[in-house]
Amino acid sequence: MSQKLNLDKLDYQIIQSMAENAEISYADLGKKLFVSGGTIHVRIKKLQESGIVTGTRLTVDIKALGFDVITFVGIYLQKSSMYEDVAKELAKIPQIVRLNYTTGTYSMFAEIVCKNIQQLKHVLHDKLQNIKGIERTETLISLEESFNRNVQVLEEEV
Amino acid sequence: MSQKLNLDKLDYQIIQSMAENAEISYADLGKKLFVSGGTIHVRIKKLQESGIVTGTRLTVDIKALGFDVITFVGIYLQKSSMYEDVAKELAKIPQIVRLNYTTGTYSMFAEIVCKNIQQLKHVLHDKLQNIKGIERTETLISLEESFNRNVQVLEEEV
DNA sequence: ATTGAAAGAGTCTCAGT
DNA sequence: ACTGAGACTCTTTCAAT
Repeated sequence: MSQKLNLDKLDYQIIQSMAENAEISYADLGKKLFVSGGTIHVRIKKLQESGIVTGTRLTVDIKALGFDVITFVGIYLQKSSMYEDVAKELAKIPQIVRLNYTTGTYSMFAEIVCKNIQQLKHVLHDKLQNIKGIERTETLISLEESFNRNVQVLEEEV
Repeated sequence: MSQKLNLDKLDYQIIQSMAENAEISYADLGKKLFVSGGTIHVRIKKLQESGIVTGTRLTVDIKALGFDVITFVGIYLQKSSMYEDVAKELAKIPQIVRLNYTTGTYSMFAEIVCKNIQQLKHVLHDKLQNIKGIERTETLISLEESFNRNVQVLEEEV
């Protein structure tokens, strides 16, 4: 895994480009970055072997699939030490797509994706509220997603 | 774009599989799902043309790139009507990777990715607090990400 | 480390079913 | 609509620099 690599500008450019759109061929990306396709290949292989690049995914428009309700839920725990157990229970609920253990207002913070408000209500009332250790929750429903993008990895030119 | 398609089980299986890992070949995915590689190809093309599949991305381990601080920030606005203007300003800050307009406790909700606490402090104090329309913010720092996964798209068998 | 070319593997198209 | 095979493109390897 992590081999303590020093990445150069080209590595960062490749990551930035392919993290946004991996459909470009090595030859074309090479043209864009003024190196050969072979070099792109070597760099990507290095990035994969070092664990920086972890895979490739199709991106999906979940609204087009009928998932219209994106929600953020702050969770108050009775005791923070119950975190592991609660996380294990929450992992069983497929509508919860992301869970973080946090400092600040809430103990835990979840993102929930549902088809409609009825389904959300079901997840919040019938599932979340029945988990031992959860004191209460606060729900934020997303009315609009302004943007959702990658970190800008290319700033430093090492 | 959205052509009002009726997707069948195979479509959902393809989405579920490739949204998690797109490195499998059409031939191999076909084997797994008991159809030919050609059929996988036709289905994926249909999903792309209909706008359900929006692209392909390399996934990156941002911690391995030195981004150690993942933060969620709830934003209180002076007036909700200032949403558009504030969003435009927030979009200029590269460390903000996601922004949603929400109902509930906060007016807006952002995810911020930084290299370290100093950088986070800079974003929160020098950037966020100077934006007209933002009343105050509440910060949740992620200590641990329990999971981060896709919606389970394959339930209904149409 | 990068290159360019050859070998291997995958995608894409299409005629047949 | 699915299949299998041929055409085409991309990835991968490697000898040379």
